[in-house]
Amino acid sequence: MPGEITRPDPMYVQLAGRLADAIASGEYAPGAQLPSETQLMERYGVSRPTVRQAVAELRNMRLVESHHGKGSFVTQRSTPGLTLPRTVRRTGKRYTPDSDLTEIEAPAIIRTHLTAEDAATLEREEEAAAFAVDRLLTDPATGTRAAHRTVIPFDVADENTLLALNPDTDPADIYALLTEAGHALTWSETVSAHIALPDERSSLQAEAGAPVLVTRRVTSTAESRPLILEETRTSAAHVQFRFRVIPEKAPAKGRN
Amino acid sequence: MPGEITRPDPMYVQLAGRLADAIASGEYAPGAQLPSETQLMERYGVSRPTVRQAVAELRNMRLVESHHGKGSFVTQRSTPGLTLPRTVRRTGKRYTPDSDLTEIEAPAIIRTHLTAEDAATLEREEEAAAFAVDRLLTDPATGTRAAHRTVIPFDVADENTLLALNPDTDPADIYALLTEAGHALTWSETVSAHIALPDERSSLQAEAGAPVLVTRRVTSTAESRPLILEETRTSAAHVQFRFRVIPEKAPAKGRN
DNA sequence: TATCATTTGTTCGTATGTATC
DNA sequence: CGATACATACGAACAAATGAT
Repeated sequence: MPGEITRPDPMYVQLAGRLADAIASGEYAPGAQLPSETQLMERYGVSRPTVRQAVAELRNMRLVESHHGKGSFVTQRSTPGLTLPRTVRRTGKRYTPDSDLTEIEAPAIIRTHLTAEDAATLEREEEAAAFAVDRLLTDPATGTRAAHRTVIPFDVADENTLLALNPDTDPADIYALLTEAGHALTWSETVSAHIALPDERSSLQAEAGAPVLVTRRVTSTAESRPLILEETRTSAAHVQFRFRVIPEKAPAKGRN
Repeated sequence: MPGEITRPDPMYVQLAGRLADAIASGEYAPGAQLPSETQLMERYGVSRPTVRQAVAELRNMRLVESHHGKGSFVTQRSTPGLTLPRTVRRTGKRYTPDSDLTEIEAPAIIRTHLTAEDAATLEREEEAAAFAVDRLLTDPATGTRAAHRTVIPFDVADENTLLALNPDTDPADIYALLTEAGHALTWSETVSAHIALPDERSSLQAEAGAPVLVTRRVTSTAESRPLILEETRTSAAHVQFRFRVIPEKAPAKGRN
């Protein structure tokens, strides 16, 4: 089969590709300065806007950083500085998350209605009433920020007077409350990522176009009834999540 | 304290912010068409390049999609269509991953040396020799792609003749080999995200500027000796990962 | 200290190509 | 075919940060 006929990439994409290759091959080592825009114009015979668009692509891929008045420099990609454990420890009847973040400001309690997505994961009616508790967290050592939201459907709060009175209870204490109420708890978590929105840029101190990592942890009863949802979002440039993978016995049918 | 003096945002950032707010507030509903570039020029009294730069910001945040000859439309954000379980099931002495992806092409076996990052997670010498096995996977139902790499240090392969002869053994079968060799296996996994690089754009069919999700699973012995590393990367636009969180007894000292 | 050359950032104008309807 | 819309590319000017003179 002859190769399909396709439109050639625009010049700024071609230039970005060449420079990306040069960076990947080590021709421009991490920390090295890229040729100036003027030099790139002359070397490749294109205009300044074209060069700038190409370099903008590299910036977006986080391959280079540009500094006003100085130049563009190859970034040294490294493992995220902070690893947030998503594991849970049991001591007696108490379950405590392993992550160790401190609150930056007092938790904000909001009475809301479930979004379509939250309703689906909590297996509730869409628009069902719920508490949402927002926390802004930080890692003292690195200054990294994380936004945490706890979603508590009203029907769950109704079953726990203490929870209804203090929805801003610490998650570890909520686990304790639910356990004391006779629930055997299980946890499931999904991880997704997206580009930072304007509000996340400010709260998470993320740069434009930077990826944001999101985990959604559902606490359920042993009978698979979802109770509460916790959502943690943080800048993927600085943080990664860690899980333990523990094999479960296979009924070979389960589709949880 | 009087407000700090800061430089005003450039016009294209201001315009992007206004449009983002309008989208967030529902003024432009999902699926709705944005005013054309000409209309935005007139309405806000800026030039075409400025309008284009603002809309490019919105595109980068995945708030709008632009279609040649038609216009720019507000995207309807939705949950990733595919949830990849990262859980493992045990049947007898056999451990099988729950994810169900099919190979697109034959696995590629490469003899390489560990990168700094891989060496750190595998607790080996940097540049230590290893097999790397690359697979291109797909979900038949959705056509979503994923790239999988298995990294097997030579010292591990040396202890398992079958593994040395067939590094491209399926991960589930590698687990079986290692178990038969007397190892009690444990798994740990980290999740990170970054913007798609040019090569990922093509292999994962990701768009420019789109986030890529990466999980790195380390299989270790019960004595915490890392044996192999599996890395799975996929476009975060289409996929999320799922884990079970299973509490472990707390020696209150562990720092694994 | 002040000035200047270099470099990136912002904004405009303009022309042409091409997909859609 | 023409009108509209976005995509690509060029040129030009000025602003602002930086570092050296």
